[in-house]
Amino acid sequence: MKLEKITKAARSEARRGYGDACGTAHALELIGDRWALLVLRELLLGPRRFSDLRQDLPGISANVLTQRLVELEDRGLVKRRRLPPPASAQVYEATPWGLEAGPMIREMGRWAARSPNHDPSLPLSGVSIMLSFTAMLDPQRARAFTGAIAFRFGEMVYVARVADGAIAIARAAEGEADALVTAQPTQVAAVAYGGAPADILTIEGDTARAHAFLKLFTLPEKAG
Amino acid sequence: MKLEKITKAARSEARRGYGDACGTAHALELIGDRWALLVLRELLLGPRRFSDLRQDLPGISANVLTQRLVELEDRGLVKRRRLPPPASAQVYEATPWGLEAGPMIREMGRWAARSPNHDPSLPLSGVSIMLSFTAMLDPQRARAFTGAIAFRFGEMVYVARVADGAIAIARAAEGEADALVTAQPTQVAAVAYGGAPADILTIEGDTARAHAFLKLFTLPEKAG
DNA sequence: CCGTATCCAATAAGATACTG
DNA sequence: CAGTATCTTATTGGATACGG
Repeated sequence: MKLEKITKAARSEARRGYGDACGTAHALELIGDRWALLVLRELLLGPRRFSDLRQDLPGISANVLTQRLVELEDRGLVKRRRLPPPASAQVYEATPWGLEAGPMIREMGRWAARSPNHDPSLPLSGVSIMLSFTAMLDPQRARAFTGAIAFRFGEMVYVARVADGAIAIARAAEGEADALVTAQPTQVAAVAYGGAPADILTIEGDTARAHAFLKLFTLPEKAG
Repeated sequence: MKLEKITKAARSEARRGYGDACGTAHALELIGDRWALLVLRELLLGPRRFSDLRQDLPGISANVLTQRLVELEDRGLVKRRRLPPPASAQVYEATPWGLEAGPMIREMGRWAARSPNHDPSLPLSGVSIMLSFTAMLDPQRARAFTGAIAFRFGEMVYVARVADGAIAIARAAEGEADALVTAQPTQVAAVAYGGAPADILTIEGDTARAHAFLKLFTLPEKAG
């Protein structure tokens, strides 16, 4: 009975790994499980609660999310933290090394956006659209823009700051930006990438600057 | 009966995809299946035959390799080509878009190399070690080096050319380089990354230059 | 509300043997 | 050599029920 378990575990280990010293293969062992990388993506802009994650990863089931969080914690990519009272809630946050997956995740998104089969009409999380800004910024146009635009998605507010042709995204309190956009992430994507008119968004503050910001991005050409 | 099939297919579709417009999620749909990205990696330096791939992906089974190649072809990342007679062999090659996955693959490798659990003593393919050179080049030291070093792994020969602080890898015929290193990929890794003495390698030609080349690389610091 | 644990049906992966 | 076919095992996701 015990032997059986050991055998099974050993075989399972063998199956999970690739037996390949290549760093890319090891990356797949770290974040190659289904959903794992998307969970990490959701943590790139700051800690989230279990139910936030569940909501922003459409279709993940509670048990799989639990399992992925445990595995990511074991691998040193995520840390579980209990907020001090009275919040008394538990959050998951990326470790410093977990945060360093950002460039890789961005590179993956940029590459896949060229896919002929990419469907941009699917739902999108707030983190996703904010990260996509860093991947799709047109450096030419960005150099002619300076400002900070806030986006509110439900309770979460993010600020995108553009200066000197570069963009930085952070979670933030309201009011630190030139304008505040309140909308669904998909609507923001429709405007920034799909050519939809910006007036489908609710914008407070410097509306003109927000409109200009939303023109700084371009999707790469389709491949094939 | 028909309805049942449709339902099954639909559910299968739903399971395969993430229902997420994020480019990263789409990347996982393209290359997130087990082995898929490693198959593509093996094609980054030129076309390979089925049995080459099987040999360099230790542990992949024939049916899974077949399936991955079909899927990668369906997705536009790989093309199957029949060599003209008298070779009369079939090869798989990456499409232009497939080749563009190179930076992403390199970024993944560089990130994962910081893992405390990365085991560099595992076997390594020729393509992997050559690609690792592009990921781990120390730009400082590279600026002080110019030259082309060839590596022979079995029948396959690759050349790494360093000039102006940059490195380029290509498959090549012998004799186009300053030196030729003949070894197992793992031995080359032991020298370049593990501090092993270079005299465990068979080197013909400009030995001093080959030794200098093998000192141009550094693994990133471990995380955690 | 925030998770965790368990059970079940469906798939995907792996091992092996086999064919053109 | 280049794959198929078949069988077994592992993983996945969904439902449900349960504890803090």
